[in-house]
Formats: sequence, structure tokens, C-alpha cells
Amino acid sequence: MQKSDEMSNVDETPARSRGRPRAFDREAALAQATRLFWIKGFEATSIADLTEAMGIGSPSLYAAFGSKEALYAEALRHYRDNNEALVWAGFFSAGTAREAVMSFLMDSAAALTGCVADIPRGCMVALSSVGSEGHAELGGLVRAARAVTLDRLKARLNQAISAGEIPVSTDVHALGRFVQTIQNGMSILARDGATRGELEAVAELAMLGWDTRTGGAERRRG
Amino acid sequence: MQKSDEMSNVDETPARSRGRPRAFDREAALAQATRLFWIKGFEATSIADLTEAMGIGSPSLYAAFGSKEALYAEALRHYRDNNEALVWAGFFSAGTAREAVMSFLMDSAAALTGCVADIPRGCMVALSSVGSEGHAELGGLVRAARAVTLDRLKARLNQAISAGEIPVSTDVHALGRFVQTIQNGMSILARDGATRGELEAVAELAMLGWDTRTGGAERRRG
DNA sequence: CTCTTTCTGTAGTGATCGACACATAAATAG
DNA sequence: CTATTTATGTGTCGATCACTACAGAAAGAG
Repeated sequence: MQKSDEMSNVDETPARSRGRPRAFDREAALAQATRLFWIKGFEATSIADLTEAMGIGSPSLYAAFGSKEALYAEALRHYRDNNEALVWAGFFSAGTAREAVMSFLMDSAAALTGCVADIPRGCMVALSSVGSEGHAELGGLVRAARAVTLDRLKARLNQAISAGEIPVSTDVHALGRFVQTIQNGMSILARDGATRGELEAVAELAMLGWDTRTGGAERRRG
Repeated sequence: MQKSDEMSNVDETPARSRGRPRAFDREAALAQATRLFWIKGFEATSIADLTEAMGIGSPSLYAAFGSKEALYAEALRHYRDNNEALVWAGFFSAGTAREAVMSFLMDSAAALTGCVADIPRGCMVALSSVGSEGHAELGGLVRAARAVTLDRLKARLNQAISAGEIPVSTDVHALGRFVQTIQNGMSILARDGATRGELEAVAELAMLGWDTRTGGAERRRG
């Protein structure tokens, strides 16, 4: 059964196509494109900007990526694959929801200010204004990417409720929105030049009321 | 001395120019341009979009505003003049810094979701990505506009320290950055469709730790 | 070798970009 | 009235936009 298939090569590495081989590293070029979209945004980045940064001609770009929109979609994927861990690794390895959220915000403070790698300031997804109008498909992609953050935060908080770490009366959705708001706001401050220390101080302030916030709503009024 | 000046008319209302009068309301046209820049951003808004929304021809636009960049600068001013009060009125009339910040965040939750007037979602200044590259002058304008928020927050907090409302050990800069982060983050959530209620819940959560945060830094470590 | 396939560089597609020339229209100044 | 001044509408400028036709180059298949 594993022998009868003779066209084989269903590997993700296409073994080598047939004609003239590509003269550039597709992933490296995609990395440059991602960096450019990250810094300038979709609308403000032209094909000429991209081909120059990627070191290829426009026909090669279109042959390899299809269109500007498709390239942006791939850049989003590349961004996630290469930068997600900077912000989520500590979150997923933390023992408590409190430590997870603290890690998430502190690591965001470091990553968004370009302190852990040679990357632009701010989050490419948070600062993307593609969803404005005209590019509905990309707008949906970016909005979906932003929604993932809330989903993960809420999932971790629900897990903490099941584990008895925080009371069942905790408003998981509101608390998730709160943390999401903090991180999104950090991106704008980072783009404006806020330092890692300033954002870490914001993260600490956000965590200061943690026990108050996870203590339920009965003390909010009065 | 007040009679010798015979060319007079130094009033800000130019009494009426001389040639053919303008056929459109400059402020109304500016309001439409502001709305368009607000929704789509600077780069994604074309002169054709603007002339259509403003109901004028491009020569009239250039005669009245000079250039696309100058129009955007005027749109920023129009935005501030017409929308600042929605978010800052309660802040400046509040008796305590706590109430001021609470009003600021709650009013932001309402304004940023378009609940107090027929206005686009999110803050035009916070969501503007003009400062990215290529338009240095406008980038400086937008960044300066964003800095005003922090200045006002810090001024009010310092005032609260002088009044004895909050302890002198309060880290005014960090607390100001924190509130600024919350409001900036709210704009992104609002643009993604978050409701007024969700943002108000975020504002309440942000205020919950107020007394902890204004209690000084001596309990942060340990 | 030749044939086919795929990529690369040159050059250029129509469309749209921001901005403006020009003639005309509508007002005031004299 | 004429002269001057300013705004408007038509039409269009060169530049740039995203995108591609085309021919040559570089690989495998036969």
C-alpha cells in the first residue's frame, strides 16, 4: 500500500519543481515583506517598496505570492509563526492564570518595544488599519487575529475558575477585554516611543488590582 | 490713533473678500473630510474620495485648503474642536482626580463606540498611523495630539497630590501612562466592534484597583 | 542534443494618484 | 459700464499605483 503510489512526493518539500529554480529565498523575502507591512501598513506599502526590500523583481513577487493582498495574508501568517512565542510562551507555561496574564503583559512590554529581537515597535496586528474599508477579506483576517487574543485569555481564565484559582463570580469576558485593552494600548504607546520600562510599569499597574478584580463584583458598588 | 488706520478690517471675519464668493460651506466640507480621514485614514483616503464627500471640485479643495496634507492638518484641528468635549468635559469638571479619570474612561467608552453622536468608532488620533513614515510633519502633529492626553492626566494627578487626595508617593507618570494605555486600547476594540457596555466594563475594571494603585509602591514587591 | 517547464529582467499596461492650467462665472471697486 | 479679484468646472499634467506580456535564462525530461 505504501509502495503502490508511484508519483509519490506528497512531502511539503516539493522535491524540486521542474523548470528554472527560484533564485531567492522565499521565506527570507517574506520576512522582509512582513517587516515592511509591519512598519508602514498595507496601504502605505507599495509594490516598488516591497520588491526593493525583498531584492526581487515584481514578476518574481507575483509568481511567488500572487498579489499584494495575498502577500499581506502570508505576511500575517509569517508574523504569527515567528513572533507569537515572544508574547505567548510564558502565558502558556505559567502555573496560574495570574502568572499567565502577568507574563503576557510583561513579555508584551518587552516585545512591543523591540527589546527581545530586532523587530519593529508595536504589534503588526493591533496597529493594522486594514479593516477600515475596501479590503474586506484582509480586514476579516486581521480582526480574526485580534480575536484570538481574547479567546486565549478567556480560556485561561475559565480554566482558572475550574481550578479554583479565581472565584466563579469572576466576569471572565470583561477581564479578558481588560487585558486585551491593555495590550492593544501598549502597541500605540510603543509606536510613539514609550520605553520598555514604561510599558512594564503599565503592566504592573494593570496587575495591581488583580485580586480586587478577581474577587467578584459584590464590592464594586458602595 | 484708532482712526488713522484706513485699510481697517483686521477682524478674523474678513468682511467678505472681493471676487466671486465661495459656493460651499468651508466648515461643513471640512467636517466631511474629517469624517472620511477618521474612518479610512490618511493614506487610504484619496482626493477623489474627498471631493465626492465634500461635494466640491478638486480646484476648490486646493484653493480652500492648500494640499491633502494641509487638509488633514485642518481635519485634526476640526476633530479636536468638535469632539474633545465628549471625552474631556467630565474630566475637567470633576471634583477629584478619581472622578476625573473615571469620567474620562466612561465618557471614552461612550464616545468611542459612537453612542453620544453620529460619529465613527474609535479615536481618529489614536488610530491614525500617519506617523509611520513618509509624512514626517503630519506624524509629528498626530504624536503631539496623543501626548496631550498624557500631559492632562499627569497634571490632574499632580494636582490631586497637592490637594492631598492621593499620596505623594504615587507614580504619576506610570499612572498616567496606564490610563492612556486603557483609552488607546479602547479605540482598537471599538473599531473592532466592541460595545459601549464592554468598554464601560473595561473602564470599571481599570478603576477597581485605583486605591491600590494610588497607595504607593511600597507593597508592590513581596 | 531538443523539448518542456519555470523563473528572471525589461519594459510597459491601463488606472489612479495628488495637483494644477485654463477659461468662465460671479462678486466688488472704480 | 470696465477693471480687478476670486471661485468654479473641465480637462489634464507627470508620477506612481498594482499588475503583466514578453523574451531570454536555467533547470529537468526525453
